[in-house]
Amino acid sequence: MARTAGSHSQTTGPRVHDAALKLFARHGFAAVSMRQIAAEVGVQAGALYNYTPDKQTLLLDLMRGHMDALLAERAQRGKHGGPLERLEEFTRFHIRFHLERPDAVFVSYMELRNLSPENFETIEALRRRYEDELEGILRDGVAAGLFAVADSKIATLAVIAMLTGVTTWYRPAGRLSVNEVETIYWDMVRKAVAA
Amino acid sequence: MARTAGSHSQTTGPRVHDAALKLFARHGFAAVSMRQIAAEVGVQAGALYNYTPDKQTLLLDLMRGHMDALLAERAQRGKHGGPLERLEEFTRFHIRFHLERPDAVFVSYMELRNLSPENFETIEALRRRYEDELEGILRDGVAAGLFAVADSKIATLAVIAMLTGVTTWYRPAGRLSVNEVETIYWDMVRKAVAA
DNA sequence: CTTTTATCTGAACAGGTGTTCAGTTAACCT
DNA sequence: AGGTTAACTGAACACCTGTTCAGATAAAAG
Repeated sequence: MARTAGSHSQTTGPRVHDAALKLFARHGFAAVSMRQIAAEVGVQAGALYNYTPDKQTLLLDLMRGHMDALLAERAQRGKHGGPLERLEEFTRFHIRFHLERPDAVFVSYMELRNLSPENFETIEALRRRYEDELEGILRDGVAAGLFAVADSKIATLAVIAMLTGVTTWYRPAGRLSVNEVETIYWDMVRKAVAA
Repeated sequence: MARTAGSHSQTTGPRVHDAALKLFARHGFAAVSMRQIAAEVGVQAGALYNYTPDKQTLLLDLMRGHMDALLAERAQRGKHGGPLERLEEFTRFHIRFHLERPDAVFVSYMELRNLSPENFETIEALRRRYEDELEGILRDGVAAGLFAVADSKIATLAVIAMLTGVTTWYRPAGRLSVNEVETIYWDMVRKAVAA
């Protein structure tokens, strides 16, 4: 056998990414073999190398895709309004965005150590750009006398850690809607940085 | 060759745990081989099986050791005082304890998925006991009219996520002492749950 | 309908995996 | 000093690892 019926790069490519994301999130990058990914796609292991030069790059592509999507969606929002409005917008956006892609979040936060130093820097730079957006909001709020934080960088990291934490416990079938979760967290964020 | 000069169970046992903890934290459970652990200890792979029945149990023991230490140290503290004092005590304890053992924290939070379902339940039960301590404090504070949180369980998870986040950025050689970090976070926690 | 091209198979490569165990040696006990 | 035991080696087991590639086949192009 060789080329299979209905095979097509435009469908197999995304399927490889989807399968890898799902399996990396469940079992971890190192614990997943190329043969497992291939089986999930319904293909032999060798075929994967039409879509990625190696396993490392597959991981990098998944992470970069996640960070690019994060920054792209963020760029279309929350540019107007005062610090308080922008902080609420950031809070709700962060929660919603992360709850919509739990697998990508899991992989992006857990598999950083499996990136080569060079690839790690690439991803870290994107993450810093995102953090800088929140820090800018906090700084503006402090300057306007609305917020009081001892250290804007630490406050940024603290808020992001708190918000990202929702992904560890939230289940769609649970008792709270995403909107309710957003509201509860926004209440805590607002108070935590309030003057 | 066989038994090596100076070999002793009481020294090798802890060394196996230390080496495994260090390597699991750096590279991840699945990415570390028994031979790498053995090499770190200065021993052949087979010798490790005098100290653990298998790799899985080695991971479980590391995690359980971490959680036991957490609960044991916690049990000797913060039983007296009002909700505000107990919350401050919890906040400072959590940060200090976690910053003192970054490897154990890393492993305990990242490798949960590598535990068998049964072992996972064991660790989760210990984690819930710890979370319940914080939730108790928050509930007491709400009852006393000192705190205002929409949902005590979510507030608990949010606070713990925020506090544990310090381990991702704190470096001993950095510009802040542990005590300064504690104070900055305590300020945010206090305000976040304040009435 | 024929030719070209994209896609995938199946086997192979060199090396690594967790785990077991007979045999060897150092440390301890009397 | 001699016997016993705890600690470790080194080899072996069956199997899995990422990656490569010649060959086969379906889809696309002419």
